[in-house]
Amino acid sequence: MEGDPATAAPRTRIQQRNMRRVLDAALEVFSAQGFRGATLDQIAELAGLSKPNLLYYFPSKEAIHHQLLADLMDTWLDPLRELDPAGDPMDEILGYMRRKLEMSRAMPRESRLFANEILQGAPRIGPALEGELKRLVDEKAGVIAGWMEAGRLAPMDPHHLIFSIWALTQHYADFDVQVRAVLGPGHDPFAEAGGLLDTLYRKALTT
Amino acid sequence: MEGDPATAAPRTRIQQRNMRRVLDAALEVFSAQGFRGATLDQIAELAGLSKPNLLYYFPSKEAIHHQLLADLMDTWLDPLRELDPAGDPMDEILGYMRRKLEMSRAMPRESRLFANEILQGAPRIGPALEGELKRLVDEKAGVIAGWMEAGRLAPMDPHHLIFSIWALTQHYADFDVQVRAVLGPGHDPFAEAGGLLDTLYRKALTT
DNA sequence: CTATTGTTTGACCAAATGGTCAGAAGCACG
DNA sequence: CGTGCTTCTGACCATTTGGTCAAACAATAG
Repeated sequence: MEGDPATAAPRTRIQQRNMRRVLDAALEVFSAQGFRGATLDQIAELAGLSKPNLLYYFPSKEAIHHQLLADLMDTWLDPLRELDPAGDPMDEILGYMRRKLEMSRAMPRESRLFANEILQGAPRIGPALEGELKRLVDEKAGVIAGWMEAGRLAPMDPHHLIFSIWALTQHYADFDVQVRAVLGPGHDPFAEAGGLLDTLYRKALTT
Repeated sequence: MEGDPATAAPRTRIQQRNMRRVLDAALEVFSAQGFRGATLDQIAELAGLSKPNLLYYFPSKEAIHHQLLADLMDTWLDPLRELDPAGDPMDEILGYMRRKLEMSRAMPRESRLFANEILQGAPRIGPALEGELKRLVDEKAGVIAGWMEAGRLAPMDPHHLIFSIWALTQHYADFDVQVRAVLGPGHDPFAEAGGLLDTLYRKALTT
């Protein structure tokens, strides 16, 4: 039976365990060093495998990175998908913002992986941005625009409203070191940010 | 006469011109590829010099990068320095936000260079963050806090207010590709952002 | 037990890359 | 001109790094 893990979905328990380890190690390294900064040796060591063994599970460095980004795109957009056209506008926007902030808090490595990719011009997920991402954002921006036209939210450009939520929430994951350096010890940046963003958007969106 | 450009300030016209070229090329490459992603060959070619010639002007890749960051830190904080304790609170905050956004628009490469550095844990400018940067932010946060206590601005955490301005303005430089991909053609992201941020902060800061 | 399939490794390779160096070419000035 | 300094280059080097491969080592089904 042919069971090349490099080209097929995991079959055995060992495959599943090791591919997981590799992906987790790779996330750690890629998010901290960027694609070119990361080395297979680093990833292999962190995963507890030899380099050739690692390459038994994934055909190339590129493939690992690609897999990570593909997996990420799914969950990354979940908070926005949950925005409910039938809900209360203010609750929906604030809820989205909170979910996004919580995601930054819980998944900073993923946020940085994404940030690295975009910073470098999105060479690997450019198409997904103009496709999947744009479609979803356009759709939800439409919903928000509807709320604004109905006078249920203060009017503003819905696309940029969404961008502002991305910027604010991801900042606390991507620029974590800077935030902590400036605040000094004894702070909980995410908690404090939550409070500020809440009042910020509440006031801004009130008609 | 000893004139090693690698260890001294530029003396001749040629040195000045070539060091400039190198730094400009390096900014281009470092900001687009990150430190490890950039190669001396790329920088040299873009600068119109041979690699050994480039290394005649700078002792190492690290040195070029360091020089860029050092130069940047200066100008990067200018907009905040200009925040005037004697001015009108709302005008000052909005003015700061606009200067910062304009800087993102005019200097996206610098913004990305900085973002890359922070993303990777600020291995090279960490100290400056806890020193120079923290001092300036603490000072200006104090000014803002004073305005709020005097009832001239709606109360909120001044540090996080500043963070929010960083996040929002830099986002348009650092995530430029994503913003443009989602908006599609026929947009001027920075102009549109300017409008939104203006109303956002105006409402949020009004008592 | 054994044959087959799945897993792991040591040794190895080619390309890329940061950096060196001896000397050639350019340039200014007495 | 020729002397001394600056600028530049081709050739070279050591290391790092992504990736290969044949063969050894499990594991497991029959």
